[in-house]
Amino acid sequence: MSSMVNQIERYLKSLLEDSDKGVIELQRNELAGIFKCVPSQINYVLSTRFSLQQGYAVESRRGGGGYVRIVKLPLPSIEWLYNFVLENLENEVAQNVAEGLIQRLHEEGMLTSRETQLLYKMLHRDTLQLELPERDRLRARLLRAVLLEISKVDTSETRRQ
Amino acid sequence: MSSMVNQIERYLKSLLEDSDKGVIELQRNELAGIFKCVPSQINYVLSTRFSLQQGYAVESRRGGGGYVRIVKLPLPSIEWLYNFVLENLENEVAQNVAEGLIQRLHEEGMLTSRETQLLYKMLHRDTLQLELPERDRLRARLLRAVLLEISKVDTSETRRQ
DNA sequence: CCTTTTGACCTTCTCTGACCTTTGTTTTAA
DNA sequence: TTAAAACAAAGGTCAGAGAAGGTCAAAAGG
Repeated sequence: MSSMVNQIERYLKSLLEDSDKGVIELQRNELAGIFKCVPSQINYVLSTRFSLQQGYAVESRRGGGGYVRIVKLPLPSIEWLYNFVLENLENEVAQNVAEGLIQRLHEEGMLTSRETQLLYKMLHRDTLQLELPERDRLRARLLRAVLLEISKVDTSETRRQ
Repeated sequence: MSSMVNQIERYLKSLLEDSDKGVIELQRNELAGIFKCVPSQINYVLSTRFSLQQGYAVESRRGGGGYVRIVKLPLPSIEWLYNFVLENLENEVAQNVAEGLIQRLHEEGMLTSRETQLLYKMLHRDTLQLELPERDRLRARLLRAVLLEISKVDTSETRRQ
């Protein structure tokens, strides 16, 4: 008998297959009800089977009308993201490193000029204004958020500019 | 299943769309009757979905012949917004306030969809990860950087999307 | 041992009801 | 007659209940 985590994984992946946008939305409690398990089991499935490295982004919202959304990232961008970023990008990113990366992304057509300027300003030490170990850690977190987001969206529009 | 607050929000925004002046007037009790909820639920909708940052002004009058009026405000100048963030918000900007502003800027064509998503993620508490007075101050600084930057660049490209 | 499963406790967002304030209308007492 | 009082008809506030989802450590499997 396949374990529950595998059953739920298969179920969610089949839902993702059927959805043409590669995005599904579900209720954590409802899903737990279907599989007769405790709700936090769903979180276990999500974190072990739908992680970033495995090519998924998970977003959620609490409260009444809450949901869990699973986004299957396009394959090229996840490869790129993984090889290029998650491995190389450390816990701390100095300003010049961030600027280099952003410039590179711009040259690759992953960022518009305006996005590039915006990020330069936002990641500048004068904006962050934290003391030094913490500042570079924050910059790393911000950069990760950026990379994850731009890997989700089709970049063909961006390149056209 | 969309929550009631979302249903009422959609309803009111569609009324605002249909009105050519961007102003609607309603009876709180009547509206509560339509949606079969308690009247104070309407206040919840108004305060979470029609705030000043989101570009709405709400006026009301009590007593017989009372009413609630919702006015969709024109976008103030970026300079004004900048000062709004700088002064009115005491240098601290909560996440929901930031999201309201960004949504507003997007609706007005000042930000692309991708920039909007990017900023949501960057300004999210899970990304900033600081303790609370400092987190909201950082968010204010980031937001000011954004406002300064988008006020510099011609937005005609943006609007075309 | 490593993976899975569970349950207790937490955070966020929404919804409700009791109680309050303001405004307009009607009744009452001097 | 008329000013005060009472009533009625709005809308406002706020604390607490309810409805999601999240975290973490301990127990259970394999």
